[in-house]
Amino acid sequence: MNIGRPRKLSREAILEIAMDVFWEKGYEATSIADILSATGLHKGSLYQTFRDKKTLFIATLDHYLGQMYQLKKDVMQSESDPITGLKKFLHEMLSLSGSKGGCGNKGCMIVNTLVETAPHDIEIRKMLEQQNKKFQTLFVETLNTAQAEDGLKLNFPAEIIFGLLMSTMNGLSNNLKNMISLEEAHQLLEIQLQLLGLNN
Amino acid sequence: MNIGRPRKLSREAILEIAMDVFWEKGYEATSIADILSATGLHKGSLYQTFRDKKTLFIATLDHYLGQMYQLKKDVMQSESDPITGLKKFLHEMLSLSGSKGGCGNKGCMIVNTLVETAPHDIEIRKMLEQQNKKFQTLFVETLNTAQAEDGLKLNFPAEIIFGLLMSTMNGLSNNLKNMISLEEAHQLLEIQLQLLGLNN
DNA sequence: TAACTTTATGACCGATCGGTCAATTAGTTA
DNA sequence: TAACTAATTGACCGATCGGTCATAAAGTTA
Repeated sequence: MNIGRPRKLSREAILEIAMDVFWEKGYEATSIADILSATGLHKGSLYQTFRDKKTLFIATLDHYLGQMYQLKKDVMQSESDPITGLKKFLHEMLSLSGSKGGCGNKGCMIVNTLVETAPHDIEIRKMLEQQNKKFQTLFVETLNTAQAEDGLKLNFPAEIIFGLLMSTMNGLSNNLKNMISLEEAHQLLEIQLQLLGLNN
Repeated sequence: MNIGRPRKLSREAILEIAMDVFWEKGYEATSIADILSATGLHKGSLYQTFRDKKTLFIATLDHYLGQMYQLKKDVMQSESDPITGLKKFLHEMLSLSGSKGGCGNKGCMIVNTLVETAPHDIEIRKMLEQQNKKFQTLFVETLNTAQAEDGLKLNFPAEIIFGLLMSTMNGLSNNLKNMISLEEAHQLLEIQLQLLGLNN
């Protein structure tokens, strides 16, 4: 097997590198040349694996979503209490948003894309809407069962709590890029969780 | 006076139109051609008034900041209670973020710029940092005097409340672009204000 | 009308954009 | 070794990018 000339970089390896570039610079500001110099590939090689720039971008976004899914799964499995798991996952996402780029932090790639690219591209918007709905479903169900079975007291419907928490996460991710430190972000998230009654 | 050929569009008129384009499409995705067709101007005319694309963008961002300042001033003057004024201003900003673009809403131009452009441009980052500090100062002072003089009770330091509120506003502005309706956004902001103890 | 001032106009520029493709290279298989 | 397959390489493409500039046009002033 493995017929033909072996590739310098696996599809996964290319995705990982390209993801970093798009994550930091955004879609429009990233040129194919940027990705070529980051990967060390040449034009033809890249275009053999990915049809065009947008296809590559979507693949990296999907790669990012996959990593988020894996992180969520890992964190939730490591915690016996689902709500503790959810909270830990949110903090982990913040930490990831705080990973350093060329200047400042990179923020959350989902949020970055939601702001820059999604408004002008139906396909990408659909991807993010779908992902958001899936997370909302998980979140709301987790809260509701905790309320029914573990005697959790909520001051608002789970949907409201989700909406407010995602807005906070969203905003923290943005501010993390330039305005605040990772420590401040964690602190603010903790307070918000407390305000929402999720700190038992 | 008024020597020479009269201009088709005043500097202000150009700014207003260009601002709308940048606001909706972002910096990178907006081409000079986009702005020419929106204004009806020709290349030479535009470049006679603004040195280059970035200069034009900064001018439109400044125009936007100016409008925000005016809005804040107007709202605060129309309310006798400063905190009521602040809250009303936040709702007004949300409404502005909900103004419709080609697809979805335009969000807040400051937030859009914070995500897309500021990380890679020191000058723009400085502008937004400065504006943020000014607003924080106003906000914190307003809260502190209300606490000292009007018997307002705060559960957290004013800086924390500001940080959390700005994160929420930031996130709502983003989600407003694609994910949630203006009504939901107002509702969530109201709840957040309530949680922070600012709804007396 | 003639001189003067400022803007409008659009042809033009080099650089870069995303994308294509024929030829070469590096492996595996027989 | 020879045939085969798949990836690398880099020249090349048209389109668009941001930006310039000489000329024409539209006003005011004298």
